[in-house]
Amino acid sequence: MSLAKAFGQVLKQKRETLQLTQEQFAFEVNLHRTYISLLERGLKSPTLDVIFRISTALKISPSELIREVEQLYRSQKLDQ
Amino acid sequence: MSLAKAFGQVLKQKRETLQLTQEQFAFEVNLHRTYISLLERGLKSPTLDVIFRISTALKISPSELIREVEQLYRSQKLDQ
DNA sequence: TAATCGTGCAGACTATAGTCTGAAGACATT
DNA sequence: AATGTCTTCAGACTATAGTCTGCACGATTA
Repeated sequence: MSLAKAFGQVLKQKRETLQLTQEQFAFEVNLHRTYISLLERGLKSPTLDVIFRISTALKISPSELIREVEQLYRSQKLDQ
Repeated sequence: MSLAKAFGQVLKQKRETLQLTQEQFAFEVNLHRTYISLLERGLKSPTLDVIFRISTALKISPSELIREVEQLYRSQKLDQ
């Protein structure tokens, strides 16, 4: 599992918990609808400011978001 | 102060603590020397995987690195 | 004086982040 | 079967991340 995929999984899970569609979420973070889809599928790697904007919309701190990505990435690296 | 500048400040401070030149550090993270310079001056915004590689070389976790950026960014936003 | 070291900086370049449109699939509901 | 909602996907595009060369500059140090 790549870093981008781990990020995408965390993003998708948290967005769904907030009951937002990709389109609603994209609007909140001021990013394009299809780009959120690309992120969630691990096809793109976000930049620093995108990470910060996304964490705001997810109502967690950027470091907390990264922390979850980090954990998932490490755990998934083990089993493959 | 932009997010990139906050990131740059943290990076520079931590690199210097480790007594590494930009060139040595660039070699470790497999990035170009001049790009490290751009990052430290806040002229570029790193992507997710670059953040992870840099944090490894700084011997801290990615979330800890982001946490420090986050704190500096917030504190600097107040005074201007 | 000059020679080395670390960094800044400019410019041209390649790779990839992020936008935008539109179509099509999956799935509910009517 | 048709309509609406959410998502994936393709392609073409613009903006910016990241490379590379080479030179300028200040601070050592010989």
